[in-house]
Amino acid sequence: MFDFDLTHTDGDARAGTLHLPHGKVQTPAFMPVGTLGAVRGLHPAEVERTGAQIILGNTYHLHLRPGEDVVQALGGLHRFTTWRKPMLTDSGGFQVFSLETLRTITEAGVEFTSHVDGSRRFLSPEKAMEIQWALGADIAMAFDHVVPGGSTHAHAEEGMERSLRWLARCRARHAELAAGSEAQTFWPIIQGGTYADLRLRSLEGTLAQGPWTGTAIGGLSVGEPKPVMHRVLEELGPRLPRDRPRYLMGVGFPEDLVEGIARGVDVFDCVAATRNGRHGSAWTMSGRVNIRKATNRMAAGPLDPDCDCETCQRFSRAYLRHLFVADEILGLRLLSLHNVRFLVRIGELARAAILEGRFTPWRHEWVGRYTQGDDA
RNA sequence: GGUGGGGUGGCCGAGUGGCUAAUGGCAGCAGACUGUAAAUCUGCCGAGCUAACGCUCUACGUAGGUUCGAAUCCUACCCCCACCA
Repeated sequence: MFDFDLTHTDGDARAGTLHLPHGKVQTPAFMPVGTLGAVRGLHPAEVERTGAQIILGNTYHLHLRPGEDVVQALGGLHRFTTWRKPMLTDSGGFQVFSLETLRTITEAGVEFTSHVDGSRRFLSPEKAMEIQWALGADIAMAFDHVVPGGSTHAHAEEGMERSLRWLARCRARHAELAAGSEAQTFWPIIQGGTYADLRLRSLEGTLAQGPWTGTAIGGLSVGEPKPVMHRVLEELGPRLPRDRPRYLMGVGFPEDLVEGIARGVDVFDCVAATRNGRHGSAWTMSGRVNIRKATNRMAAGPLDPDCDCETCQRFSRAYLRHLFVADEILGLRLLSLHNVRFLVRIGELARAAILEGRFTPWRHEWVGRYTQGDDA
């Protein structure tokens, strides 16, 4: 049920098929983020038509609203949202980082002051697993302690060690909940900030608690320079279980996917596609486009002539600009849709190249074109 | 015709003697965004010169006046709105 078939490799790049209760995921793959049970702004059918094979939801946010009891009563996240394909839920570990000013950490867990109503919400490793079990995604994530990219060795070590201790508790609780069921698997997250020694210790400590059906790399793209992220991936890559999918959490931008795939990553997720889309920024093969710019006022052509998404197939840049300037919701949706497709397609293109043994030339050509121009 | 209110930068709208090139908002211009506290946030936004500090000019309906100093006070005129005839 939770198999991963690594079918092709090309250098460090990999292509495979991940089998999950709600279907399979062909990798490399980008997962659109649907924090609150919806890929923001998009209809599930639209998300499906982008080629997305799996999306994610968030434990902390769905716990606050509508509450896992509601989701469970309504048949679980899949039935509740009507998304039929695989899903993954993040544990709330990222909120330990992003809501830093609204939480306090103890060994027992994290007390959040709800950003919605100020109420106190306690998330422990056990609680995070219980919520995720109730939500019922195909994959649940470990509740971890994410530290900022610029953290000191000591601080990164603290977060990494705590994540390891919490991992054991998560695993134990998930085993109790699942009790032999094949409904949901559970993935650990490697931490350790930007420090090689910590990353390796995190990896060792994680693998020692295995076996696992997948491995995630967390705590990247949280403020550290890109070369540092690449270095960490290179340090971990050869040591990660070869026959298990590797999920680089929270990454990334188009170039990050290509660089990540080149370093052996199989699965990605990132909010930038939808957030940047809502903010008027679109990725294209000729660089970033700020759709609001006056240069698009009369532009009859598509956002990206190279793109096969529904937005680019149908609408002009001028119309998209008009929608943004006029505050029409459709504009936000159409750019989100395009950006999601752009990232999903990178996975598809990379996969095709890997299958044919031409990943490296494809990568160089892609990077060359993408970084060539802005706002072309 | 009478009475009252009002005319401020592309628009709306504060400001009732100096701290005012003039609060805000909108529009405009540019930037940011990576396991979503985000349809959000930041900067610029009269003209000219300057890398910048800054300098010069023009500006609060029009024309005069008072004052060391006026968008703010006075006079006349023009225009707009409301009510009454």
